[in-house]
Amino acid sequence: MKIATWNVNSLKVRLPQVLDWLTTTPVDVLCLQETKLDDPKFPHAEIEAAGYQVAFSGQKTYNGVAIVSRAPLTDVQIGIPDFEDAQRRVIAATVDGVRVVCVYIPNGQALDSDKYPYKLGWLKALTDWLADEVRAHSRLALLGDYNIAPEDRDLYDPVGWAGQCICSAPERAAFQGLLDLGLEDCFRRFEQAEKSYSWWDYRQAGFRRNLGLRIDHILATPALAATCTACQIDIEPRRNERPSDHTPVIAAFS
DNA sequence: ATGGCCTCGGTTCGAGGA
Repeated sequence: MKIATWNVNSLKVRLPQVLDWLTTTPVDVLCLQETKLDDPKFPHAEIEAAGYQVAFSGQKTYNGVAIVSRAPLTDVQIGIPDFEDAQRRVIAATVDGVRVVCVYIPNGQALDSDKYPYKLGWLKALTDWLADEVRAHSRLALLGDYNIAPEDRDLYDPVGWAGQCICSAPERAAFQGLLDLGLEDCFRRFEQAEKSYSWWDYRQAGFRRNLGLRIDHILATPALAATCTACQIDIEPRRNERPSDHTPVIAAFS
C-alpha cells in the first residue's frame, strides 16, 4: 500500500497535474491540501473518472483538504471533533484498515501574529484528538502539510531561520508531542539525501537553488511504521510548468 | 531591500502563503 501527501496550492489550477501524477505514480491513497475550492466546485467527477474515490472538505480561496483513494473510503471524519474551526484543514477516513488523517496545519505567519497562537492552539487540539485516534486505530497515518520543519537539517538555512515561525521551539515541541503519541516520521526511518525538502519558495529561484524546507510529513503509528518499506519525496512535479510550491511525499507499506 | 512569486477575488491591487 502506497500513501502520499501533496499540498497542491489550488486544485483548480493543479488538477491536470494531479491526474497526470496519479497515472505515472501508482499510489493507493493521495491526501491533498490547499484545494481552495468550495465543495460544490470540487472536481470529484474527474477524479472518479480516473478510477478513484474521493472525500473532501473545502472552502473558497483558502485551505481545503481531500483524500483520494483506489479502495473505498469509510468512516469519513471532517474537522477535529469538538474543536470549532471555520477553516477546512482536516479530513480523515479508513482505507483497507488504515486510518488516514489528512491535515493542513496552520502556517502561523510570524511569532507576533495572531495566527501564531491559533497555530499552537490548533496543534494542541489535533494532538489531544489523535491521542484517542491512535488508541482506537493501531494502524494510523498522519499526513499533510505540517508547516513545521522538525529539525535544523529540514531547513536550507537553519541559522537564518533560527527561532522563526515554521521552526520555533513551541512548534517543534508540538511536533515532538505528536511523536510522543508513538507516531514515527516515516521519512527519517531511511537513509535520505542531505538537503531533502518538500517546499521551495516561488521567489528567489528557490527550487533551482534548492532553498527549501521539509514541512510535509508522513507520520505513522508503530504497527504501521514497522511495515514501512520506503519513504521518499518526489521532486519531479516541482519541475512542472505552473508547479505547486510543494511536492509530493510518498510512503510504501508492506 | 519590509523586495523578488503565485493564487484568489474581483477588478488591475491587497491578502496570504512559508
